[in-house]
This record gives sequence, structure tokens and C-alpha cells, in this order.
Amino acid sequence: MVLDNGRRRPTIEDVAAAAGVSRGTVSRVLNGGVNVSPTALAAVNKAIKQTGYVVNTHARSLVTQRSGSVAFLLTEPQEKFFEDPNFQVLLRGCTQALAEHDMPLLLSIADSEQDRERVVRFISGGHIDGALLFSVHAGNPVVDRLASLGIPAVACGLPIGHERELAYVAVNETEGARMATAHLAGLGRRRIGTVTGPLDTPGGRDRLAGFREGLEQAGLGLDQQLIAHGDYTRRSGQLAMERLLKQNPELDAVFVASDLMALGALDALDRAGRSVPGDVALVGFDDSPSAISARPALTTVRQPFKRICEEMVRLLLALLDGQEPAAVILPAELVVRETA
Amino acid sequence: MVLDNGRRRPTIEDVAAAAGVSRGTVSRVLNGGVNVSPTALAAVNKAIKQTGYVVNTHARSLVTQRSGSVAFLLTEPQEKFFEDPNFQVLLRGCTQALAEHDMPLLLSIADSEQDRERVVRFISGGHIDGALLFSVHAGNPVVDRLASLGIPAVACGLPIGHERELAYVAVNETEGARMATAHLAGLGRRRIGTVTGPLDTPGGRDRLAGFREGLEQAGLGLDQQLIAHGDYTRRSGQLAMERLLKQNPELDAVFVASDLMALGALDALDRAGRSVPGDVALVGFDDSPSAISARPALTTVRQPFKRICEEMVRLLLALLDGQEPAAVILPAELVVRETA
DNA sequence: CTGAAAGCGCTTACAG
DNA sequence: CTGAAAGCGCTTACAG
Repeated sequence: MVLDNGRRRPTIEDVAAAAGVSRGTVSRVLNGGVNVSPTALAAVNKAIKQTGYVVNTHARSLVTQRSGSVAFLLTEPQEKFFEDPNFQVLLRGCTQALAEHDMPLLLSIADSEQDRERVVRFISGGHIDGALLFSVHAGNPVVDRLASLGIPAVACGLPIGHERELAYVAVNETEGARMATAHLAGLGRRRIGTVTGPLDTPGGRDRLAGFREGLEQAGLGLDQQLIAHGDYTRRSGQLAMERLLKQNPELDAVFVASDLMALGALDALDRAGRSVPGDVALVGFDDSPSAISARPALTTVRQPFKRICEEMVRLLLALLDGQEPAAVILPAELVVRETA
Repeated sequence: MVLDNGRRRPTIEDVAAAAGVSRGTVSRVLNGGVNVSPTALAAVNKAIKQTGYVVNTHARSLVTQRSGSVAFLLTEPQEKFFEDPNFQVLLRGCTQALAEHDMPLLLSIADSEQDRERVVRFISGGHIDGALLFSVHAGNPVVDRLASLGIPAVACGLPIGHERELAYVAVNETEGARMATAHLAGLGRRRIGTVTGPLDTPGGRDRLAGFREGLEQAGLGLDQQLIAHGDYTRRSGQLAMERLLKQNPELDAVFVASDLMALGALDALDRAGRSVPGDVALVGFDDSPSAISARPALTTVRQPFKRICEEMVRLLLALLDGQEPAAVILPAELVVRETA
């Protein structure tokens, strides 16, 4: 507003002049108003309004050594993350949670070798104060670099290999998967398979662990033939499901470690002429937007994405405040719809 | 890298000392190396590597009065944009196009009244140099403000009401819609309806115009009963389609102004027991990711999103360079799949 | 509670 | 081609 065409942006000096105080006093008002008399406070606030003053963040950052913004960092080597609707939910949630603290979100994608270099340079260049990490695979070079540089960072999901150094927020993966499997067993299914995510991700590793637990609790034996691996893409879900069906023609249920892969599994079941949930019952994981729009609608394990984002931002701000990295584990919840 | 734990970040002063030159010379090397002797250039580059120097962007921005980053601004009042898969494609495309210029992308969402205030404040606060505008409805207050503030901005799609002041990149909406309609007519369909977008958006207004043209060229008369309006959500597409079917039981084709609405229309047709394309042929618009994954796969009008993003970034950089706002119109292309 | 002043790390005329 | 110096707009001890 104001910024009358052609005129330069008002500075703290202009506000000081208008309020009849020094720059220092204006600055104190801007930074919380401590040690400022009510009179001065009122005069400065009036002058700010009058001049249309907006703080110059670069000048501020230069002295405070803080940028006041954080990165939303995708470390996924492929385009997978963009294909996944969870991404939108996460991105939106973080943008909102950050906006409440008046902090902008910078979107960074490090999915190619050269992007990686750029991103690390960018982050170590002081552009941002900290990073929100997504889709973290064990051994990801960017994550390793950030961790060793000591850049404040919070991962979405347990960061395998950096459980100690990095803060993170995760749903209880194991318990969620166990519940899903127990639900299938409770439906009377006896030949239950699973499509896992990559085993170098917490979602791949721990949901498989939960699946095993569920099977065991139901008194069902474990059979390697009932496990197929995907990489979180829809296509991989389809291929894994096809493998499963081929290896176990009598399969009557499947737990798929992500909704997107579940969509692919649905494709495969459809082509194989198996009805869902009639012939094969299916439970996904995420409760992503696609779970509802799928036909039939997916029974799935809900990840509380909004809450996850809020907690991630809270943890990151705490880190910036000098606190130690913490972990937050949120409960999973089974959402029963049409597929099981 | 470097940034040895505990040690402060190297500054231009450290590089100068290591290279045995003045700060000014280091700065010149950093900014293109003009007026620098080969000897000095080599010494400085070596010193940069040696010290692990990375420019402090805040200090630079303070003097250049440029932030070096741009905003990806969603002005949509609802959550619609996030529901739409086009969004991901656009976001990714712009991030990449910007990364090539080493510019970070700031994601800003102005979908509530107070968000709007924040965003305008943020932008006029010098955080960013310019904005990429998405989902612009006529009369959107944020867009009006940016335009009147003279903030460099490029809209995705024609910004109704600001055609002169704002640069923009758009697909040829009218021609795309005309082609879609002509395709349906060419299939021998005679009772062709349309589901439009909101008429205060270029996609709503101009695709309807193209539909009319197509009908006229095919010698088919215009009937108000054949026009239903949606708001780009899937749900609205479904409702509009239901209305259309009720008003025109003999409908044999429909042009839907977005793929997402087309998905909703498919839902409606399915429930009404009409086969696609058997009973009703359908053409969408966008060629968004959902077009391919839909069953049956959507015949649609392709928007070259990658190209759109590249052109938007190019135009924005030109604006920042002092050039006048320009418009780029890209050709539309019909992609024939299964629905028509 | 307040002002004067140093300093954050750069860039950019200005001399030479 | 190069260095010395001013200045970008803030914040923050330091005196008072």
C-alpha cells in the first residue's frame, strides 16, 4: 500500500522523523515494544500507519543473521512425489502453519544430481533458517549433508540413519499397518498379501513390520510369496499386485502401503477380473484425497496430515530457538470405506 | 559445505584476504567478472573454493534492492486449486524454470480475507521481486492490488480486467474449445452440451465462446439448455452433468471445460447408466494427469503446461529487466483417447 | 525509557 | 584494471 508511484519505500528513518523519535525507538516498537513508553509507542504506530512503512527484511536479516523463511524440501530422486496427492496436502498444511508465524515457505526440489548441489548451496547460503524434509530415503545425500552441516531440519517420517540428529514427525506406521491387517483378518480373510513401499523408507520398512505383527496376532503364518514391493507410484502398485496374484491365485486380501499404490492395485485386480471387496479385500495407507475418489472408495489408514504439518513447523521453530531435536509420533486411525 | 562447526561463515573479506585483493575485486568477480584481470580472477576463484565462500543474499539484496526470488501466488478463494492436479504440474514447472536462473520460488496462498492482507504486505515488503499469478478471477482484490502497486507479475491465463497492465501466458482457449466441439460434431454427434467454468475466468468465458464457434461451424444451433456451469471442481462437474442430462435426455456429447470437472461428469454419466463414449462422447480440457488415469481415459484439449511455466518465468524476468508486459498465446492441441 | 553509534556483508560509483 | 569509501536499512549493546 502507499508506496506512491515513483516514490521510494519509506524506511525506519522516515517513521522516526514522523514520530519525532530516534531510529532505535522505532526499531524497538517493531520488535515487540519492550522498553518503550506508551507515548512513544503510540506515536510510532501512528507514524507507521501514516507512512505505510513495511520493514525491509533484507536489512533485518543482515543484522539478525536469520532469514525468517524455511524450505519445503523434496529430496525424492524421482518425480514420484509430485504424482502423489499426499504432497498437495502436506504442502498446503505447511504453508498454512508457517503463515501463522508470518513465515514464507520456499519450495525446493532436489531430484537430480545438479539440483542437489544447488539446493545445498542455497541452504548453506543463508537463504533459509531451516528445512522441512519430505520423502526421505535412507542414505539420501542431501539429507546427509544437511545433517552434517547442522542445518535445523524436521523430517516428515522417521529419517532412517538420522534418528538422533534430526527432528521428525511421523504417524505410528507399525501400529497403523497392524490395524489394517487385523481388520482384514477380522473380515475372515485368510490369505492376506501386502504391497510394501521401498524398504529404505520408514513407510516401507515399518508398515511391513506392522503387517507381520497383524498376521501373527491373527494366527496366520508368514509367507514370503505374500510380500511384493513397490516404490509408491501407482504403476508399481499395479505391477506388485499382478505379481501377488500370480504367486497366490487364492489371495483374498491385500494391505497396500500407500493409497496411490492401492489405486494401481485396484487396476490390476480389475484387469484380473477380481471383484473388490468380494474376491479380494483391500486396505490402503494415507487417507489421501485419492482414497475417497477411488472406486470403490478405499478403506485405509489415516495419516493426520494437517496435524503432522503443524507439529513439523512447531518442531522447526523450536530448533531455531535452540532446542534439541525431538520426535513426535501421532496415532494412526483406520478409516473403513468400501474396499474392506 | 565447509562452514566448519562453530566457525562463522566466510565473508567477502575473508576471500579478499586469501586472494590478496580488495573486497571490490572479489565482488566484481562474483558479479560476472567484468573489469577483472585474469590473474585476479584466478586468485579470487581459488580463494572462493578454498574458503567455501557463499554470498550472503541479504547483504546483496540490501544494496541491489532486489530479492532474487519470486512468488507463486494462488489467488483462488477456495481450496479448489489444490484439488486440481494441474496445480502440481504448474508448481513443478515453475520451480524448475526458476531453478535454472537460480531463483527460489516462494509459495503464497491468498485464499482467505486475512491471508490476502498478509500476502499483499509480504509482497510489498520486498520479500520478492515479482509474482506468478494463478487461478485469477476477474475482480480478485489481490490481483487488483498488485496491479495498482505496479508489482511485476505474470498471470497464468488471461487476467480479465488487467489485460493491458499484466503480462500473461495462456493457451488459445477459444481455439482449443472449438477443436473439441468440432471433434464431437465430426463423430456425428448432434446434441452436444457443455459444462463451462466460472464465467469470470478466461477458461470459463473463452472456452464457452469456442464451443459456440464449433457448434456454429458444424451447423448446429445453439440452445441455452445445452449449457451448464461449473466451478472447476469435480463435484461441480458432476452436478452440471446431471442438470444437462435432465434438461436434454437425448444428449449425445459434451465438452467439459476442465479435466477435473470431466471426471465429475463421468461420475454423473455412470450413475445415469450412460456409456461413454457409446451413449455420450466427452471431451475435457487441460490434459492434466487425471485425464490419463481416468476410466475411460479422457479425450481432451492439451495445455502445454511445461511451456507455459517457462514462458511465464521468461516474461517475469523480462519485466524485472524493465521491459513492458507482454502476452504469450500458445496453441492448443486435441488429444484423442477413449471418451470421444 | 531513549538516542547516538557501531556494524551486519555486500555493491558500486569514483579516482587513479 | 583496482582499491578506498560510501551507503543499502536495519538491530543492538552502550551510555545516560
